[in-house]
Amino acid sequence: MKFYRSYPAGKQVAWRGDELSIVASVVRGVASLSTQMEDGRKQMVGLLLPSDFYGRPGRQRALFDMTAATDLLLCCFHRKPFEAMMIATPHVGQRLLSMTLDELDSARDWMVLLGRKQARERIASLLSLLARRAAPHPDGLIDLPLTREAIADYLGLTFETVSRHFSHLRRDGIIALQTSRQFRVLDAAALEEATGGAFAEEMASQ
Amino acid sequence: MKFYRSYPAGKQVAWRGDELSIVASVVRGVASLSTQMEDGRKQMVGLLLPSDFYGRPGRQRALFDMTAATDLLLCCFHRKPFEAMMIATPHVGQRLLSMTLDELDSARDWMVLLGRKQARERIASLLSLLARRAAPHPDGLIDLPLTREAIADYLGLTFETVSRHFSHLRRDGIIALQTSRQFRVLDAAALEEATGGAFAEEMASQ
DNA sequence: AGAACCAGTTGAGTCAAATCAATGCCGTGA
DNA sequence: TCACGGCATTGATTTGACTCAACTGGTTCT
Repeated sequence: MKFYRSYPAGKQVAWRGDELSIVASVVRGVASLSTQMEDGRKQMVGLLLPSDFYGRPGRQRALFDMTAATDLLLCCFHRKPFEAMMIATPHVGQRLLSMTLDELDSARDWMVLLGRKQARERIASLLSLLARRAAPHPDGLIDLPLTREAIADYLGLTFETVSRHFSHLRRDGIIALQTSRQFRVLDAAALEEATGGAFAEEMASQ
Repeated sequence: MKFYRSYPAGKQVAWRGDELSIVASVVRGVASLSTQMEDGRKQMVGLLLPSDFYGRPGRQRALFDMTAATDLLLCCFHRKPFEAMMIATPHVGQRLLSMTLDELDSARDWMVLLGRKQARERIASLLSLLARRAAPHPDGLIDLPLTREAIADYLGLTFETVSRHFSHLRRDGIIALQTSRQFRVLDAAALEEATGGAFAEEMASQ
């Protein structure tokens, strides 16, 4: 019933319009959900980190593309038996509802970022999010699981703007870049300040 | 168990951080979910039209402000008995999961609008959405349940930009404005064209 | 070693939307 | 009736992000 699938970085996992025959949860690595407009403009609408769930019980088709941002390991279930299990075990359905509500709140937080925040605030928000969610190395080094272009697609910017603001935050002494894909937070308070305000989501736990 | 509450246009229904003692569905009118940053920047994250549901079974606190955009009638339930009913009647929980998944897809569609669409495309997308969802008068007149400022907060723009693009769309012969709060679609194909691309959500039904 | 390629950085110029400002148009209440 | 406040429109100017372009450093392939 349960099985594993792995994908190399960059590999597309599912296409918009695909039949959704499986549901899955991320074991290792990072995946993105995104969509592309006819003229090529691209927007990422979700980032799936380890423990995040992917799937739409009760839905026929995927509405977004799913891509492995890094090497990716998924724990998969066939949709039909999973749905059967949801009906047999109400607790599973409740857990899924709770996770979906969390995702909805995250999506709404992201709407604030996309609708109202400046480029610098968007970058700082993403770094702050990763600093909280990603497993940091013991030395405080944090992996950036996305290219500049993928970050731009997530933040609704261009990759040049992303690159520029990384440089600004570095010059301001707020972060240090080990390589272009690893950073360290030098001044957590200043980073928080630079986000332009916490996510509403963070209130949920309080 | 079930009871009704009404609010005049402009009245705030719930505050961010409030205890969520009820869940509700919209009977008549329009409500908005929004959030405000410390410095006053505001972003609407959801529009609740008749039949839409508001609430977070299993959650203590509201994460967003809810405001009556027009005169509003809600059908309310106390949260605790509602949650009990959800457990007793699995079908209710499944229905709620399905609605939440739909909301999540809408939120993601909106992320594309906020992250990648031009002002004109955003306006056209909203008008197209309202034309589809709002009950039109027999003569094709459609109510705009929001002020220019509320529209701006929904679309991540300023009210001046919203006003300008309304004028442009009118001059282009795509819409007609009866009053500033009622419009008619003169050229549906051109309006669709001006949206810059359909919502992914629309694929769900196909 | 060299060519080709990809991701990233940085600079110069442009443009769409924000900001600042003036004005018009009701509906309401003194 | 007139003053006031809220909503909306339109114009002038500024600005933050985009576009276009050059260049760097690292990796892979030949």
